Amino acid sequence: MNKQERQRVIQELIATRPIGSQEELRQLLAERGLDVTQSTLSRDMRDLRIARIPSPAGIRYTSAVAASADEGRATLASIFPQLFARLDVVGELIVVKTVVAGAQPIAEAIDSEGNPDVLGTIAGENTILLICRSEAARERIAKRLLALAKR
Amino acid sequence: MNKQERQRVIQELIATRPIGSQEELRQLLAERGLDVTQSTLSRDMRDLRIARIPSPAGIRYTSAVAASADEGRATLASIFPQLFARLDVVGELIVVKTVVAGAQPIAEAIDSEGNPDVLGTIAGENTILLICRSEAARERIAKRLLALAKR
DNA sequence: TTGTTTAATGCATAAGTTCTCACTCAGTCA
DNA sequence: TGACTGAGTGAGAACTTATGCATTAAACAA
Repeated sequence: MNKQERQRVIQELIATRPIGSQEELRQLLAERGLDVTQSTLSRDMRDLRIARIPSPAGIRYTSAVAASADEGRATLASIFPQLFARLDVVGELIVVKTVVAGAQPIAEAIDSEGNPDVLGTIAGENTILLICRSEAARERIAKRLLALAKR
Repeated sequence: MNKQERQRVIQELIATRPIGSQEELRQLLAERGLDVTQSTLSRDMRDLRIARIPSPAGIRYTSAVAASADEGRATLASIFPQLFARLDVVGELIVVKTVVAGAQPIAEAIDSEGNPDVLGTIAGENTILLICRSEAARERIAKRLLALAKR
C-alpha cells in the first residue's frame, strides 16, 4: 500500500468524475484495492490541495494543483511528478493522463527537450498523446517517464 | 438586511484575506453590521461557489468560478447523437468528427465513463482522437459509438 | 541484533459545514 | 380583506472533515 500511488489514483478519480465526500472517495479506492480510512484521505487532500467546491448541484472536489503549475516553463522533472496521473502505451504511442490542466505544461516540457525519439506531442486538457519514432523508442520514453513519476 | 449586498461583501472579504472558516467570516461580517448565522453563510458560499482549499498552511476559501466550470456534465448518450458527424478508424485509433464545437463535450463525456478500453482522448474543435487499448478494444468502442449515433 | 528516528496510518473525537424544519415577511390574487 | 406562495432565515440535528495521540513499519546507526 503506497501513498504516492494512492494520491495519483485520487487525482485521477477526482478529475474524471464528481465526488461528493471523502467517504465516497474512500469507497472508490477500496474497490480498487486501496484500503484506507477517511482520516488518511483528509490528509491526502491537504497534500494535494484538492479544493472542495459547493454548488446548487452538490459538492465536488477539484484539483487545485494545476492552477499553480504554470509559472514560467519548468523542467519536466520538476512538474511531472505533481501533474502525472497515469500512463498507457500502444504501438508507437504513449498516452499520458494528467490532473486537470496538467497536459499542456507537461507536453511543452517534453517538447522542449528535443528528444529525437519523440516525433511529437498533442495535448488536450488532461491527456497527452506522444508519438514515438518506433516501438523501441516508445519503450525507452515510457520507462523514463514512469521513473520520473516515482520521484 | 440584504442578501445581495452581503454576498458582495463576502466575495470581497474572501478575495482580500485568508479566511479559514465560516465562523470567522461571520465575525468579519458582524463587524460590518451584517448579522447572520453561519447557516446562512453556508448557503451563500454555495450560491457563490466559493471553494475551500486545504493546504499545509491551513484552510482557505477562494472564489472558484473558474474551477467549477465543469458542472452539468452530460452523459454520452444524451449528447452524442446531436453532435456526431462521422467516424473513422485506423489501428488502435478512432477519429470522430463532430459538429463545430462538439468535440470537447463528447471527449469529456467519454473520459468520464472511465472505460478501460479507452487509453485517452484528445479533442480539437470538431475532431476527437480516441486512443484505444488494442485493435479489439477499438472495434468494440467504434461499434458502440456508431450504435449511439443512430439514436 | 538492538535502539533510535521518521513517516504513515488508524482510532476517537473535535471542529466545521450542510441540511431539515419551522417561521416570518412581502407580494399576489380572488 | 384574507388566503396563498415563495424567498430568506435561524436553530439545532445530521453529516463531513480535521486533528491529537498511539501504533506500526521501515531505514539507519551503533
